[in-house]
Amino acid sequence: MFKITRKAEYALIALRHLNNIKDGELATVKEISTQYGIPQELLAKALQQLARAKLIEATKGPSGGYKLVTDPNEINMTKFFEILEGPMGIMDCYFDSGCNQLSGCNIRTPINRINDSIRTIFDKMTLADITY
Amino acid sequence: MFKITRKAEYALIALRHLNNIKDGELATVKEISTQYGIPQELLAKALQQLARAKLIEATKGPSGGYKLVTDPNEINMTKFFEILEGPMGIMDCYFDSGCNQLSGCNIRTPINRINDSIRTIFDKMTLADITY
DNA sequence: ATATACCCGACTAATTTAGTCGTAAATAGT
DNA sequence: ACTATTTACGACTAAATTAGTCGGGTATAT
Repeated sequence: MFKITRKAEYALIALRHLNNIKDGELATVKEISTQYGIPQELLAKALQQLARAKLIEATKGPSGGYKLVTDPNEINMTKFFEILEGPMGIMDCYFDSGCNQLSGCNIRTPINRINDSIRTIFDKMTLADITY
Repeated sequence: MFKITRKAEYALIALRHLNNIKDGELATVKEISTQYGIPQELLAKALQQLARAKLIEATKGPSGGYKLVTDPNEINMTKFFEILEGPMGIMDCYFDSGCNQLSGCNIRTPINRINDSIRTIFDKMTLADITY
């Protein structure tokens, strides 16, 4: 319950790695996947998503790789998770309008409070926190 | 991402319902499932789990049903979710010892901090809060 | 007795997540 | 130009989880 996906987990590991390498250096998917024992293709997909979202930047070709281009303090976990996994909410009704419950749901308001609490936590938590 | 299961959702709706009916009254699975449009068998299973955990109490036979027997202030969401879904943690390594990552995971400590934050939220949030 | 209601495990179906594959495009080195 | 390397990306399969169903049981009020 409340597990994050492996993709997100792998991405976090990679981000932390990118944050720790020397300035100007790049890290390749291959390196990272080998070092941490992560399936290469899966990690590749995660990093491509992060690149599309401009959190990291890719350089193609030999001696290419990824580097972090966003201040770790600016990358909060809500953003991070939503890049990889889409909207974050403990129930769909937090986002969707179409709810198929019959005579009205009696927990919508409290559910939203829970959601907000969780989002607040993740909003306040940045990659910098994850990196120490 | 971070969805709760339908079972948990249904159980919450039911608990709230039980908390709102008159003292001494019982509510049956059938009533609740009909009223809120919930699959009866699935709700039944959820309530059975809650009954086993002594949050609610069952009376069998005609005119039987369930009632709440625990102070809503005493039922926190961590307990509630763990009754229904087992251990709550965003990653297995929060509980499991056997981690198959190769050269050591670089995010274990921060992951645990995230976990603790989430647990803290749910620890502090009781059924009474959900019920208003 | 019978009908009602909880109890419970086993089962299937649907959905989501994890992981793979094939192909393309960019680029550094030769 | 050619080759090896690396990212980009969509389609695909496999595994795992969640949702929901079913069949048989036990208790009990009437």
